[in-house]
Amino acid sequence: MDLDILKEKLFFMPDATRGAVRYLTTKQLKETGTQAIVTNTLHLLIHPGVDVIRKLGGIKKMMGWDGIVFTDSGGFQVFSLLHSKKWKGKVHENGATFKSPKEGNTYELTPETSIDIQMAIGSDVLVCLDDCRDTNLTQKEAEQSVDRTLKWALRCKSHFESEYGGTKKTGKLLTAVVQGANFSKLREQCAKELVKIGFDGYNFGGYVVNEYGELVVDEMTAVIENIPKDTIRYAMGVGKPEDILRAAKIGYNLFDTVLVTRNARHGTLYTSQGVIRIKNSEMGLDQGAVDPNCNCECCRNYSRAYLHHMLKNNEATALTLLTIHNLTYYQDLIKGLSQV
RNA sequence: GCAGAGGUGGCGGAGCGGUCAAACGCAUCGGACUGUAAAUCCGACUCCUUCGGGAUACACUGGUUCAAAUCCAGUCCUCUGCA
Repeated sequence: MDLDILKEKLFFMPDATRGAVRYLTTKQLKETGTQAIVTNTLHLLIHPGVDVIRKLGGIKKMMGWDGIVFTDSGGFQVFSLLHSKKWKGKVHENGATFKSPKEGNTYELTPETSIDIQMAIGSDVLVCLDDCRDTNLTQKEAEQSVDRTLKWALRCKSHFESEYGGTKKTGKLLTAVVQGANFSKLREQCAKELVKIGFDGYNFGGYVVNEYGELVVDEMTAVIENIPKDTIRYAMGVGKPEDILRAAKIGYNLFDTVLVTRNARHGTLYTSQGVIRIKNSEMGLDQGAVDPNCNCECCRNYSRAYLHHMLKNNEATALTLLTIHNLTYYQDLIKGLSQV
């Protein structure tokens, strides 16, 4: 597989956190035009676990997926689960130690184990473990986060090379996450330091929207100006269609967000005529397609009224069809951008 | 016909003298969601309001009380037993 296209073209990657894009079969996923997906190191570590994944031949074999697989390092999950106090655990110099609330098992995620897990999953593009934190950090906290992220990135790269032979031997790519919260200067410094270490891609991490829901364009610009053009430029968690357009305009080429699939499940749909909410009463008798300009399985065959009825009555088929639509919309959006 | 139980907001169902415009669930109507613990979460849900409040409300009619969805009497319904 030629992974170098990830450095050139635009891609939208749906999140298949636990090795499945919710409610889609791999065939349906493919039919949306999806070429790459993002799976999650931390979630797969807990279920089904590294040993099982290894025995089953990796996530691609499990899914029957022949496209590209990214593995997110687990840095964001450590943040969102530990820092929101939903899980017990701690982030320390060596990584994160935490307990899953269901089984109570203790796990340790270090730069090295994160790489090991991502290798076991059978990822094509690995992400270095990063110290992800909240947006509203003090300068000092942001500096600590950058400092730790840089140290961990270096450890990830060393481990990837010494243990597995790096890109040369594995054919896999390694990317690093740029932190620095909402301090553009820190973002810039972090990007520069990571470039010195040298990666196949640089991912804009942390929170990508501010408290008003606006894309943090200044910080994103500070980063993109300091990383090479011929690398992966991944805007993690971006975003709404308009945010993807904005991020693409300033130079990012890879995107992922849960909004596509989650909003589909919650009834918020993206269309060429703007956002619609399929559960709203006005959809009850609307016999038109979700998006008349869309050619997905959902829009070709079913009316808004029918989908409205199914979603309101908890018919899971609606979740599948609406996910197909939203994801197709995003892939078409990316296709349109690529042709500009 | 006799004996028991009961009638509460769109529905189910709490409350059994004051803090009740009435818990909770469902339905309904909005909204949110940005490296997914999310088929989730939040809000509204009698009418009017200058958002401080105000006016009607717990089958119906009357009564007791400073005060009634809550107590009493009658009326009308419903359900369960027995004839």
